[in-house]
Amino acid sequence: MSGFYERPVGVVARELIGCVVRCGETAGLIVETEAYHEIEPACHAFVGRTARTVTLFGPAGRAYVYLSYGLHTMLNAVCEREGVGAAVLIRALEPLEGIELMRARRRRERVEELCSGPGKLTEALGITLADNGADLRAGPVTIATKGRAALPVAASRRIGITKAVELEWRFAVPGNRFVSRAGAAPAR
DNA sequence: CATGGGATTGACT
DNA sequence: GTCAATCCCATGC
Repeated sequence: MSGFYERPVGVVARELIGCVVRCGETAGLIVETEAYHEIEPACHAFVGRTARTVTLFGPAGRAYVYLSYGLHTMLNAVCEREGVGAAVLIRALEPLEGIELMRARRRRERVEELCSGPGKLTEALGITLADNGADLRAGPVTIATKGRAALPVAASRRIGITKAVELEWRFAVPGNRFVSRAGAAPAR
């Protein structure tokens, strides 16, 4: 069998919707993802293999974790065959377990504010740069890819990037209140 | 070695 | 709506 993550990154991004991310006592259901691939300039791997991107070119099923804006940690799942730089960014979760711990880490009470963004969910789950390169089937951060929830999925443009903005490589559950920027006007 | 730009968030006008 | 925080790392001199 070919691994779940060794398939085209867009397929994996769509199928990760409804899977459960777990880290320690905290867990959440994936409701929003984005796909990135070395062939397009929004992807960190576009520049080739560097100190930062070695994980992206490594074996599928690993976590690619990096720091954004010097503040926020981003969780990605490395995809496609080894040597191809591609990954799925996990952008939002519906909190399932460890919600009080998430509240303490996030210093927020409303459950909609715990994991409704890529930087928020890593803080809520306690994911750090030390998790970069870890195997997502072994932990400490894991993603359960079997028995995922069957949820509706809509594709749209990726958020917060300045290159390759026309690609509709963002996948989200329509109308879900835990999706990032859920309060903002829908894209048109 | 110095510089500048982010796959964001939260606070503020 | 605007904007600062904050730091890794890619790039260029």
